[in-house]
Amino acid sequence: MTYGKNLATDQSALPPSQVFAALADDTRRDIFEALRTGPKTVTTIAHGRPISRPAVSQHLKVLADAGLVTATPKGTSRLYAVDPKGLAPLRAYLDSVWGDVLGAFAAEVHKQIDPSDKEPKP
Amino acid sequence: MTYGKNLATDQSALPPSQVFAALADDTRRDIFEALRTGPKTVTTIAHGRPISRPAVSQHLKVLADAGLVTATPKGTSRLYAVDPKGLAPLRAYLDSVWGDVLGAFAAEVHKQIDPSDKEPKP
DNA sequence: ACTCTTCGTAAGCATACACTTACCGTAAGT
DNA sequence: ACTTACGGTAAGTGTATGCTTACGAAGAGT
Repeated sequence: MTYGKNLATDQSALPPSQVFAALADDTRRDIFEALRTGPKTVTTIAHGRPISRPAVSQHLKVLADAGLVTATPKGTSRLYAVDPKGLAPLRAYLDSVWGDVLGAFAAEVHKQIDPSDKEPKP
Repeated sequence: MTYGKNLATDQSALPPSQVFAALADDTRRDIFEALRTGPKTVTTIAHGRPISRPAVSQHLKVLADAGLVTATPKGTSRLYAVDPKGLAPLRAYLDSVWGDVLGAFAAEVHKQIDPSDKEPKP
């Protein structure tokens, strides 16, 4: 059972600076992970957490700006949920780096075995 | 058709806070990506970049502390290279989140079709 | 209309962070 | 030994950021 791939809208190429910055903060990633199991409201998230409700709102705004989270108004409440489409570019980016790194690593190993190879311009 | 078997986090363990923080900064991610094609020295990286050499050193230290980069002394120089092992936990983490999110998304869709389902405690 | 709940935003503040210049250790060449 | 090149670290500074309290806007129930 493979997830992703076509479900993920891989219009990647995005430089995910905002995504990384959004997930860099511990509290914010904690909030983000709290949404993994399903949508939640702001007050629900703030409940049981050592920060105030406005702080949660601000964190959710950052996550939303990064495309990691969506908000759907539900009466006077707003349901926040993780947006799979926001996670996809990050996965694509990591896969891209992964490929290059493995290639570079293999090239380095090969160079140690066969030093006749030249440096690709240092 | 049950989606989320172990919907509650498969103890993939690693909290990659340092990794995200390391890749959050634009300059630092630029440096990190410069190492994708192969190992480079500090001065090489600093060359052609708008920041000073010590700044590059500090960025490389952050990347190294995050486990994303390794340094191998080469004479009076030090060759920095991307560490594939540092990237792996990040991929694992994203895959874990990905699974939960898709499960939650599917559960949400299912709940809209069959509202007899209960909320998992908001 | 009034009230309550929910949430976003403004203002302010303390800390963290990215960058600079200056300095010191270390390996190689002469 | 002396010099040169490379690079890590200390000290200092301006800006970003995560948090708080206070206030305002908007839907739902009485």
